[in-house]
Order: sequence, then C-alpha cells, then structure tokens
Amino acid sequence: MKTIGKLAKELSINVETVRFYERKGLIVQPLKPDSGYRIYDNTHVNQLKFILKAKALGFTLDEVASLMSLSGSCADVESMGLQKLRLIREKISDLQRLEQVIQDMTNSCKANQDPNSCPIINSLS
Amino acid sequence: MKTIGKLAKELSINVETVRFYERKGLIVQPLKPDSGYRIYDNTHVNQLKFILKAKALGFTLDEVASLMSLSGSCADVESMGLQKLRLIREKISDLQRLEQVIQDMTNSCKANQDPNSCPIINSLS
DNA sequence: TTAAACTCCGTATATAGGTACAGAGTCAAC
DNA sequence: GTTGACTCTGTACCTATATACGGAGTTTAA
Repeated sequence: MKTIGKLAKELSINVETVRFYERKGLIVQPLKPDSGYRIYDNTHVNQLKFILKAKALGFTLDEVASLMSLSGSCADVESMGLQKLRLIREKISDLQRLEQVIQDMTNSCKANQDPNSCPIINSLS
Repeated sequence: MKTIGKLAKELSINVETVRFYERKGLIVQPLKPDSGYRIYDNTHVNQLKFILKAKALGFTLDEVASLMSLSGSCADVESMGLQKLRLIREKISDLQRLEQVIQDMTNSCKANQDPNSCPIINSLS
C-alpha cells in the first residue's frame, strides 16, 4: 500500500506517467479513500513492471494493452510476437540498405580530390 | 515557372508540405507577383528533390538544412554522413538484439504445452 | 500548529513532420 | 461574366509518449 510518489520512485518513473497510464486504461484503477489520494498495491506494481518490460521490447502502449487483454491465449500472444518480429526484420533490412548507401557516399567523399565539390551533395542534387 | 499546385503534383507531395518547408527555411522564397501566388522555377524543384532524397536516407529536416548550408565543404558533409552511419549501425544492432529476444519468446510459445499459460506473458510478469 | 512535502484535477507543452480547415481572394475556361 | 478550380494566410489538429504547471486540498514531521 503506497501513494503515487512512492510507487513512481520504486519503479523509477514519473508520477505523471503513472496517471497517464491510468488514463489510457493500462493499469487497474487504484483505491481512492476519502482523501482522494490514489493507493497502490503489488498488483499495480506488477502491471507497471509488465508495461515497462514490454515497452523496452518495442511494443507500443496500444500493443501493451492488447497483450494484457490477451493474457490467457498463448497463440494470440505468439502471433503478436511474430508480427513484431516481421516488422523488426523489415526495419533491419531497410537500415542495412541505408547503411550501404551512406557508406558508399562517405567513401566517395574520402576519395574526392576536388575541394570545391562534394560527391554526396552532388548525388543529392 | 509554375504555381504551388503544379509543383507539388510534379514532386508527388502535398501543397501544404511545400509551404511547411518554406516556413522552415528549407527552400528559397519563391517569387510572389501582385496576385500573391507563389511562382516556382527549377531551382525550387531541385531543392525539393534534394530534400526528398536526403529525407529518404533518414536525415531529419534539421539535418537537411545543415547539409544544404554545408554544400561547399565536403569534409563537413562526410562527417555528417559518418555520424549518421554510426547511428544507423547502433540502431541495427539494437534491433538485432530485440529480434533475438522476441524470437526466443515466440519459440517458447510454440513449444508450450499448457493452454492456460503463456511463456511470453509469464516472462513479462 | 504550522510549514514542507505530497497529491489532486485539468489543461498546456514538447517533439517531428506534417495535414486540415475557414474564409477570402484570384485565375482560367466556357 | 460567371463558375469552378486554385491559392492565400493563419491557426488548429494529428500521432505517440509523456512532462509541466497552476491552484487547491491533504498529510506528515518537527
């Protein structure tokens, strides 16, 4: 049982972020006694840890919400994982192509003898 | 000599985008006769093509602005390219680590026999 | 008992890169 | 000479993920 400040500190996140996640429906509504202060327990801590880990894996908050609602169904969770995997691989190969292009460009810069022109700028123009 | 609509169509971009780039100082101010209509020539077309190509390579608009202002100095341009290259490589290896983690997770899902629990969810909780 | 620290709510701000819209003016074709 | 397409400016809105702030109420510690 802790207030929002303690909770946020424990998880090294911002108080505002906790309220933001609550507004987004990512965590269960905390108890609110007469004072109006939110009171959290371990359920909330665990939910927030889940969110933070999933986020670190590159899931968006909307995807995190889906993951949490799918908890039971392993097949559905796996399918989200596979979809994410496809996106990641696509991103990787996009970046590798890009790497090659910029690599070539900077190489031609290195080889350039003319101080008054730049092969990169020329190739963009 | 063309109005903004023709220009935008030629480059397959939005009219608003052209004005947006103008506000950001990315393109030279076009002529504006009495009518107030912007009039563009090939200089503008080339500048916009430059912007679009650089953007496609992953440069931000602020970086594009720098690139354009550096036009003369090949060494400076090369150095921006190399910096971008470092970022790209870092991103690639981040994504490759992520790929491995999610790959492992989905594999353990595939191997899972218990329909009432999911290894991915469990590893996040 | 009072001051500091904490929390509340609602709203504004931030980033990046645009997109959309209202209301007015202009141009071109028939 | 009128209609429809085009353009103008200025401002608001969009996504995603928060962060910051004002003004009021609450709790805690000395």
